[in-house]
Amino acid sequence: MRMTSLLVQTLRDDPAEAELVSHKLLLRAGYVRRVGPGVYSWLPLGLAVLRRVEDIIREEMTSIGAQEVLLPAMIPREIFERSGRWADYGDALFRLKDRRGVDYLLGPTHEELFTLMVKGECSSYKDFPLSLFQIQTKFRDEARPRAGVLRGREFLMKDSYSFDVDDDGLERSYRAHRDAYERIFRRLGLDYRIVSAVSGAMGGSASEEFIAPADGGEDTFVACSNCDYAANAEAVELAVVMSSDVDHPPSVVIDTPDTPTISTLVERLASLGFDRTFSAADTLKNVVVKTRPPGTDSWSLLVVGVPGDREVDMKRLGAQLEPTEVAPAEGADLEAVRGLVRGYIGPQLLAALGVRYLVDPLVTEGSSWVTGANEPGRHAIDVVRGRDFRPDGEIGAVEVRDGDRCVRCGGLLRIARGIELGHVFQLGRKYARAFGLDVTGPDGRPLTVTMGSYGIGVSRAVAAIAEQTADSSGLRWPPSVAPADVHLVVTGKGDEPYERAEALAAQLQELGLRVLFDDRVGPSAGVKFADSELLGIPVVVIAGRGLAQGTIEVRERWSGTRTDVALGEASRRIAEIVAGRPAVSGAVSG
RNA sequence: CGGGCGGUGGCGCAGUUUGGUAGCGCACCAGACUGGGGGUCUGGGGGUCGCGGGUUCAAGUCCCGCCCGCCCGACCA
Repeated sequence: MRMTSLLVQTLRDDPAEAELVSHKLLLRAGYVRRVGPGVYSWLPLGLAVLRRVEDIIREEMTSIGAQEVLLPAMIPREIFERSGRWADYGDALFRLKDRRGVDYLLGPTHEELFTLMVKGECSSYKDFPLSLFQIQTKFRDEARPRAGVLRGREFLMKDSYSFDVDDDGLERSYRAHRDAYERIFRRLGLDYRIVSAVSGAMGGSASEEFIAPADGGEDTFVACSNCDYAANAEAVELAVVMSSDVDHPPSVVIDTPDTPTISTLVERLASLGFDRTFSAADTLKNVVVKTRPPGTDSWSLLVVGVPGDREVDMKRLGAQLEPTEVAPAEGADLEAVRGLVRGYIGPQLLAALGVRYLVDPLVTEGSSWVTGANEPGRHAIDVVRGRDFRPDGEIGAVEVRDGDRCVRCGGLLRIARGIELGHVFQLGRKYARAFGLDVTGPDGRPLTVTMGSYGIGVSRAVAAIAEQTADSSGLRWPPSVAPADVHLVVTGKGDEPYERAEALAAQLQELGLRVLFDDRVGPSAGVKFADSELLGIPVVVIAGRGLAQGTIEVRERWSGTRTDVALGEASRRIAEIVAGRPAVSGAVSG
């Protein structure tokens, strides 16, 4: 590649649209360009990186025996009707009509088509296990695309699906994918965490996310500072402190006028002259939500009890109730149930009112609370779980906080932001049932296949790598994904440096290295150096000033090391550095 | 969907308050100088000022309507 003919234009200023470093740099370095909201073009250098990421993924997928296929992005409505996703997916699904008015969609993922493909091709248990994958453009009409290629409405994804005839097989396929993902992200040079994505209630290892820690990321996860427990914020489980077996005084109802919120209540309690003090953490807040099971139209109320100093995390709640829908209840929903007094709801009456009541595990059996008395302006103190009320069950609903305790070891949990790189998930038989994916078992009877679903955001991975590795002067690609091995820069006047560099470029290519040759005559040395740092190719070779002494300079972008190398052995030495075996003899560092 | 900000050459922005020949920097083209950290000078090309309507002798600027984008939130395998 020669800079004089390469389609690349670096920008000195940050484009106004970009906020994140990866977004700014990918634009400034001329790797990608925005075409519309959440829609990007890849220019030659960007595409080179994208393809290298793809190749690594492809290699590792193939190494676990997965076979590559390519399914259409455009899918007839009927197929998504059968899985229910035409209705369930909502506004995030791109829908279109053909000239006859028949509905189509652009695939957001491909469970349906893979299931159908296997159903069409396989009919015996002997055809399994089977893993298939594709690397293909996906479409999701995100409400708010952001951060460039990190979260587009059109993006490149590797999705794979495993098919097994029994649960052990699924476990093995899942494991193989998980291991392959670890190799992939390591080879991509990414720092990543494996994080539980679904609560323990659904089964331990059924779903895990690979997250690249990054402050600019949009996913929140929690990691223990002491052990290796880590979880997505909505799947986290918290350690609970069991309450001691003390005898609580009997519950008493007191007047607390004008205290519809926790803060007004705490203030009022302080003014009532008790011989003990109450904080928000001593109150039991009962939040009313409504739920709707899938495929039904009617909402029913659910009350969730959490300590008063905590907020309810609707995402976390929703993740655990899935596939049932959850939404905050509105005034009218409350009024529909006689006896529910807004601001003064207590659990004592809920069973009698026929309203389902769940508490966060932090509200332990035997713990004592200040809570609503179900009458306007009145609260009850010393209300004890197990004595004064019995919830219908527990659900982790509380918003996790930095410093909460780890379920596994009791260590401090830390909250961090990250980029979701991939997801491995034991899907089970949902789609196999929906599409009748049955095969003949060893006993001659039909057997329903069980599936796993595994995704990696390929274009997103490019942005994540940029985000994690860039420094203040530009991109800094790991050698495994860099668009070239060597960036050769010529500086100086006259033809000689150019001729020398030309010859060196040829030698390097001879050795199998991919060379980006900055053969531009106009720009000054400073411009070329700045560009080389912006573009981020790992090894920069400078043919210029040193030529008079018969040397060229080799700079390593990652470490910042600068070494002068004799022209005669330049190509050999450069090849060694690229291969990661820099020779020591005769090196002049500076 | 709610809140905030914005739309002026390819990119980054000023000009709108107070209506009067569309400007600056980067990039681009030509020439000269310079030649190891985004260098200097001279000369050039490139703009339906988001769209539609209105007021006015005259609208980037004032009025009305609409569209689009960015950021935060809601939402999101």
